[in-house]
Amino acid sequence: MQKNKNISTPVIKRLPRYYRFLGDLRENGATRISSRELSERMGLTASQIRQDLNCFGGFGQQGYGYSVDGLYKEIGAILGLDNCYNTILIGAGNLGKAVAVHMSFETRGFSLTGIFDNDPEKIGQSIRGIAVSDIAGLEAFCHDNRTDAAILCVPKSAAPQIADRLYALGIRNYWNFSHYDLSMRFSDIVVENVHLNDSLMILCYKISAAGEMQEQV
Amino acid sequence: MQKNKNISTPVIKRLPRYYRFLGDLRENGATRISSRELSERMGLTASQIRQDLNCFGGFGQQGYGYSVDGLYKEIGAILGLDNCYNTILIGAGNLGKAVAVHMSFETRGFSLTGIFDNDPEKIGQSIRGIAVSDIAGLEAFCHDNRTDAAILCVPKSAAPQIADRLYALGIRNYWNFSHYDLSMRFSDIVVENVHLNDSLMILCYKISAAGEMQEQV
DNA sequence: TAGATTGTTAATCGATTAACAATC
DNA sequence: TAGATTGTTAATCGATTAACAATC
Repeated sequence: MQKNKNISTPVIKRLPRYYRFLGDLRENGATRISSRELSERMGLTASQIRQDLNCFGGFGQQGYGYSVDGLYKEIGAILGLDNCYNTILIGAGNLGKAVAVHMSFETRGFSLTGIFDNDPEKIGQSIRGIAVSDIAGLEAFCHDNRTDAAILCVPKSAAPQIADRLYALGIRNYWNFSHYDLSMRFSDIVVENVHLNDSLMILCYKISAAGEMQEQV
Repeated sequence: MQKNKNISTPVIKRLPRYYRFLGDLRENGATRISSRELSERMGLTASQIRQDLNCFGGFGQQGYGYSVDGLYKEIGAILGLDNCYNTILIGAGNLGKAVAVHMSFETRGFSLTGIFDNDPEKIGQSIRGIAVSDIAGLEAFCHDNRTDAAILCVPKSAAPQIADRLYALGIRNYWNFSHYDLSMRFSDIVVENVHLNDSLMILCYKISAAGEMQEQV
């Protein structure tokens, strides 16, 4: 189903949003939708939606539009949500705990298989039914359990050394919450960053900029 | 300092990363840096860095480069980090708690002034020295305390009604963690989204796509 | 069949990169 | 002064939008 053109990042970033809107439509019992109607709901152009979808295949039907359920499933398949990548979480602080408890890994192509920390207070605690392990046991765990990806919820200072250990274990896929640029350290890895500090600063910029606009009016 | 051209979003999104790298350089005692050297560290082109910075002003000096400290402060000012936007957090679940405890609001232009939830278990709890208030008291609180922004850490189902209440109170700036598109509901608001589900799905896509690439080799 | 809507090509717009004169 | 590096203009590249023939 996935053609092997290189899909551009703007397109990829829009896929989860399509998936969300189609999921909502589906829940509300909609069976068909045209690119024009979807574009109005999502605040995009119909043209862009059709262009995006046609990167992966012709899912629509002339004169009819798209099947909501069909398209929902197609996009799920494109995203690879039917996978089950074994994933460990490093860092069981507030953020790590929230991510572990909050996320629905199973419906997003992942399975949380281990949680690690170096704080004796946290080791042994149970989060989402998983006991927090001593980070010292990381290597042993990964040798015994296939591990496809790691979630980094450690402080910036700890990130480089932890990343080195994970990389040495052959882990190449990262969901990175630490304020550290993994991609600058390793070139052959897959990283998705969630930089909350950066996001908050962008909000600050937007608010400030919007304020200046108003002053001018 | 801020010229009033409309700055494009790609540029804005790079600003926090510049800020982070310059902060690191500063801590390591660097005093000057050229666009070329910074470009190598950050994995960008020198041209792009100079273009980006020149949206806001000529901060460099021919033949010399940029003052690390000077540029760091300029970018901080551009981002508006010297502001102190009063901000309330809605939703004191795992994610809300993590955000409240984890973020350094003060150095990012914000001040956390209130936390609200509707769960009796959570009301009264103290997070970051702030007592969680009953969401029923939201209106009273906002009338007594100037509130510039809100952080939404509520489930998708609760998002629309909470957003309506906040909007009615005149709040126009949102840091939105809920899986709901505020910008489709209100047109005159400032929103910065952190959609963790979307981010995880993008990681899933990237891993799957990288896997397919390898198969072809 | 006529109307609707897709898939796809062409046109436009915007962002990135390259080049170089200005100047520290 | 000579060398280095900026600020800025021009060229290229990529993404979005518009248009329309194909077709359900």
